[in-house]
Amino acid sequence: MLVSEVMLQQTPVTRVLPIWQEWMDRWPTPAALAAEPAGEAVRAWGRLGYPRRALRLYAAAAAITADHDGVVPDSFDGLLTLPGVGTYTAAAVAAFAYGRRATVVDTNIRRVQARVISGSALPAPTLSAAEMRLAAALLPEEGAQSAKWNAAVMELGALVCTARAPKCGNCPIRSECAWLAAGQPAPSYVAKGQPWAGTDRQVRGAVMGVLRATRMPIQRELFFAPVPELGDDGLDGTTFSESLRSQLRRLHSLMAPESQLERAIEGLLQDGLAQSREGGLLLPD
DNA sequence: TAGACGTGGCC
DNA sequence: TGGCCAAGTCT
Repeated sequence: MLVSEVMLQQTPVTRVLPIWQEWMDRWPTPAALAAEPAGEAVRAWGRLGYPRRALRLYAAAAAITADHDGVVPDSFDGLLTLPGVGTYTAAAVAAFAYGRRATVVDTNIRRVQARVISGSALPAPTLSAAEMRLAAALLPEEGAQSAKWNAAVMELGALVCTARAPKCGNCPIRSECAWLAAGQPAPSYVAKGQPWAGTDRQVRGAVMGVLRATRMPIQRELFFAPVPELGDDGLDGTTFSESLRSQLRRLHSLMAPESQLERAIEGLLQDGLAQSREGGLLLPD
């Protein structure tokens, strides 16, 4: 449950499923994961996105092994101490893994509340204390019932009360929806999208792609070298796998300025997603 | 508290 | 084609 909830942060379930399955097959327990180098977690994360989550999940596994006898904490507060576990994930694990009464508030629940109760098309850009209070007030008293409630409201938001084209005609509570009653008024604000092409994030992603493709340190020159420099073998005579070559081509195709590449690499080192060794760059131990 | 942080499917 | 969006967390 913990692994799935972290993977599901900002990530659609269809993309999580296969990675989660591989992950659980390989590391059935926190101790099993903690016994390996952190880089293995990052590599197994694949292209799920936000790879720092892999690092934090790894750190959480280490903390659980060292401080909790290898058992995932069952309380909201205990879960909250784990790296990469915020209020949503702590509540979700407490509720769904342990049947505890916990106030789960994710983007789906926020949207359902905004529509049904507040009558607005979308929740505010940032989570407010008022929303948390509302969710807490709506939550059934009994533990198992509250867990079911959390799952139900989240699922309603994910499948019916969706952001883009809500299926109000099929909604089981359409007669109680303030937003529908008000004639589905338009959102009061416009979400600002995240730029991607040309950003540091894109470059970081491409660098990570290179590092995941090999266990050898990648010399810095290779990140900066223009595509034609990539021959059949490396500057030092080492041979490149087809996957590594492919990732290097992907990075080079971005034609990122050297300063941006430097910045991206520096950021990855800073975040612990990469380390320097033998004059090259590779995933962390 | 606003901004950084990946990725790919959908319309 | 391109913006929108997905079960957030951390600083």
